[in-house]
Amino acid sequence: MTTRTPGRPRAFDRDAALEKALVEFWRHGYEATSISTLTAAMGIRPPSLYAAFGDKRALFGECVRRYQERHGALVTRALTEEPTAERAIGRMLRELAADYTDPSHPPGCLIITATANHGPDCADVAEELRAMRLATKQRIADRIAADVRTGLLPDWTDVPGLATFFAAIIQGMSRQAQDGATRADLERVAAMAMHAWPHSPA
Amino acid sequence: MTTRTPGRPRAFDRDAALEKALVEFWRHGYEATSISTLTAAMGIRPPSLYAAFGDKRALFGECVRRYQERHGALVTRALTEEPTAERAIGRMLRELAADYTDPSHPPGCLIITATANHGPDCADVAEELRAMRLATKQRIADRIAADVRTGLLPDWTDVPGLATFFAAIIQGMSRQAQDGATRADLERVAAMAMHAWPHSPA
DNA sequence: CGGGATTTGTATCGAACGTTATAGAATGGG
DNA sequence: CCCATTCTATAACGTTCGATACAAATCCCG
Repeated sequence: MTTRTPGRPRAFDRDAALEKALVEFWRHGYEATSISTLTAAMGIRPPSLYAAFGDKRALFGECVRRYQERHGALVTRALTEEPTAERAIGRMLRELAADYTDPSHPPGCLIITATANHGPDCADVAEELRAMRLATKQRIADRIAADVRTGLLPDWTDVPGLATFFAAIIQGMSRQAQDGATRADLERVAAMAMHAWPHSPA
Repeated sequence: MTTRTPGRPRAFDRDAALEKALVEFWRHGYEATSISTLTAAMGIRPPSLYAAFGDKRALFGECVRRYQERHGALVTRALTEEPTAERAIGRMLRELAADYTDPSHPPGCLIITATANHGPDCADVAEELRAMRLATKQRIADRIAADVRTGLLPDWTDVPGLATFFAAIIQGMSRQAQDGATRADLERVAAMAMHAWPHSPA
């Protein structure tokens, strides 16, 4: 698999270049990031980009996958590792507050932001990210529903309503981070959001 | 002022064309809306657009002002007409839930969305909208602070924290509307958000 | 019914977009 | 050491971007 094929070897680090591209898409979104912006950030010329990644769309796809592995995974961990939905979502929000304001990368969430504006040519990219957002909301709903099923939450719990609420909180936190909110700001948002939890321990 | 000047009269309704432009910017954002998209929607040719509105940037400015008058005003009304900050913000969120999902225009909020993605050339437009968002957050803070001053809210109330929380709620509701949430969905988000209110009537 | 003023449609401007043809440079295999 | 193979750099492709030059058309005023 890692056997060397004949021919001139690649002169740049593919993984490092991908990370640079991710940062550009993260900061400026899909459509507003041009090939020349990408090549400048990645330190390569267009033919190298197209040879290594296919085209802009495919490169963005790899960036999204990388983002999901590196940053989206915290959602999965929080939702699966905590004993209750309340603790899971509380942890998720606290960790997102830290990640959205981590100065080592752009603020906010790539999945939420990158196709917020798009022309008619990028409808498919926008739809892909939208499907990912809906999937995350569904995973939140599933985690809450699990607690309803085990009796931890009352069976009159508004499961889809809570899922929509926390999805909105997450997206609002992302936007606030991009508008300059600090980690402490977002942690307070997260704490206040948890007051909406049904039968919260007063 | 409305005296007719000599010369060929304009063959299109400037106000109607402006409304069409607003809808385009609202749906696709500032940078993703091209001049050809605008002229097609407005039913005019580029020279007419430039003669009547200046350039794309100035046209967008007029659309933003129109949006503020037509849709942003509900925030001002809610924050000034209600006797308490809690009722003011509750009403604001309910009315935004209706406006963000009103089928007679694009979903969500223009000010929040239109420059979510932007290249380096549109930094000034993005900054203008960001300043408007920060101003709205500050108006929310001011309304809450007024209730603290009159003793309606305890003086340990986290005024900027609450303002950031509700700003995030509004932005999350806008995003949810664009992802397909219904008015009833957003009204539930609004109701849940009000549970974060300090000393909420249980 | 002429003449200055303004709008209109057509056609186009230079610049930037995503993408690629082409030719030279650098590798491993024979 | 030569060749097939792969990558790199330059330069350019056709298209679309925001914005206009131009001339025909339409108005008010005299």
